[in-house]
Amino acid sequence: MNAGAVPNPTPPADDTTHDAASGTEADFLANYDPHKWPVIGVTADVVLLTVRNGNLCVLLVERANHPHQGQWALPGGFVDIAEDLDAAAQRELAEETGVAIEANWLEQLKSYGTPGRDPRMRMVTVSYLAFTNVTQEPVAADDARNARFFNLDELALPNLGIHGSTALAFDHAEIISDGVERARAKLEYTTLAAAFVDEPFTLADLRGVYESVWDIDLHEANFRRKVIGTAGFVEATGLTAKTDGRPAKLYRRGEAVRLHPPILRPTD
Amino acid sequence: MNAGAVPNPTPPADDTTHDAASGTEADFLANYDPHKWPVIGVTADVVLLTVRNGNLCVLLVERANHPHQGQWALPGGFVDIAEDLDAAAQRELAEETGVAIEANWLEQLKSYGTPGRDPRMRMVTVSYLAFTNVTQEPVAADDARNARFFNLDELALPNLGIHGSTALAFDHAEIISDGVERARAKLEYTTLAAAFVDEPFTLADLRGVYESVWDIDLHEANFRRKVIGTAGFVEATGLTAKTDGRPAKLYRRGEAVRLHPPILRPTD
DNA sequence: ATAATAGTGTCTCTCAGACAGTATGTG
DNA sequence: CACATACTGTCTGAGAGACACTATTAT
Repeated sequence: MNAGAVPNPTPPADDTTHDAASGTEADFLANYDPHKWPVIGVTADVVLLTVRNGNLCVLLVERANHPHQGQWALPGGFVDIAEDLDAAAQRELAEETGVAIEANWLEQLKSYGTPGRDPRMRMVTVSYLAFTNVTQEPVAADDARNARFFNLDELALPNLGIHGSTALAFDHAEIISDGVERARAKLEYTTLAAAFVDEPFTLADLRGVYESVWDIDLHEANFRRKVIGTAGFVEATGLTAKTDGRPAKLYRRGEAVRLHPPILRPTD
Repeated sequence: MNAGAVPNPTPPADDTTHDAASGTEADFLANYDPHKWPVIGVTADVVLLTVRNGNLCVLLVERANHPHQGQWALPGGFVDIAEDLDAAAQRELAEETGVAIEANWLEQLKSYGTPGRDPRMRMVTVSYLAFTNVTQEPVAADDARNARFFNLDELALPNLGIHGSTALAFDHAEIISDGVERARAKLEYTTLAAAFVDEPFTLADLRGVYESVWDIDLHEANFRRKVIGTAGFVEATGLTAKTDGRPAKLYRRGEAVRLHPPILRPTD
């Protein structure tokens, strides 16, 4: 295995080489050797969620290279030496899928670093979560031989009770599950749902986001009363949308970020 | 600087050395060289919160070594090569402060990796949050020359509007602030507050946790009604505590983890 | 008795859930 | 017209906030 080919000794337990306790800090830093520490790879992965045709979807890439060649995985890759974590996530997403997203639309999800989660070497990934209403089709490049959105029910996500046929590379099923749980929770107390729809949108569109992400039906009249009654959630545009029945008023996103009080998920 | 003393070249943009695209995965892994990637240090830091005498406190260590020698910092240190992130946090906490805590009492907070946040080298820290009712005094050892609990108002935490006199090493003020915000939010929808008090406890004790962490006064009678009415939050013991007035009933922690509905922080 | 803290009862207001009913489009 | 969807009005029950009142100890 790789650990045999490239020795990776455990370092001393504390940080006392190079006179870390005595002498000046400048001297200490001038002689500091980063290579005495274990070599741990740091990557950034992105869970990009969207709603398409009433289904919650996640953007995946088919791996062009070993390991897990040919399996579907989250877009992501190594963090550059002088690059911020958020920037790495944004860059890797763009490189592998062509999907451009503002760095501040990304929120950090969680880091995963269980030994053995990557067969190449000890690897820690900082995962990010993004929400979008992308309508563009992704374009695979780089380490990805293919890129597309998957409905969640196509995937094997045992933590969510979803048993689709597509298995995921590495521990990405766990990461996606955690991302979906985070998204479900955030709908309750933030205006996140509005990030999933194109402007302008109807209240039925917005309700569809909640129903897709939570996988339940909401009461239409109460949802309307709640959204309209929450200052800054949506703003009327004066436009109307053509539907099969009475035309619906169209809205744009408001300024509010948090919902007071929250829209709580119905309990069973 | 250290980057000059130890060259740390940017690796190729994609992972195609050693025939990552062709050949078998076993061949690829046998020849994989972890050292071709940027050397990024990975550490685990712990924000351990507790309530003492009605004050929210955090456990800090005084750094024995460079860099930031003599400044106060979060307990933490390098993750070992074959050690899980949670275990590293638990181990570093015990080594530097003598405070032993179950690994599953730790929850991951966030990772911080802005270039330059540590003067030694590019460093990513995975921070953890712990809540406890520790009464034992910490014992400094290892990289720490001192260890004690600080009331939050002793610290300089500009993100929280707290302007105490003790400045923190690295970006630890930001990490602590994020941890406190997380704790404040978790009191709303989990039974976390009960983790801060010794068993058995009175409802006044429990209310004191909320008031300390949120830094507000709660309405006593309504708090009582809410807690008693939430199945599984607390369980009666039948014991009573001596106070300056009528003796209070004593409770222990219940089985519930989440609060339905939440105890919302009063809005201003 | 008074002081002090624990605990109960109850009124009001807000709001979620439920559902009936009205409005406005299409075929 | 029927039909479909958008939207409004209103009843009800749960629960938060406020506050008065009772209970049990110490001194």
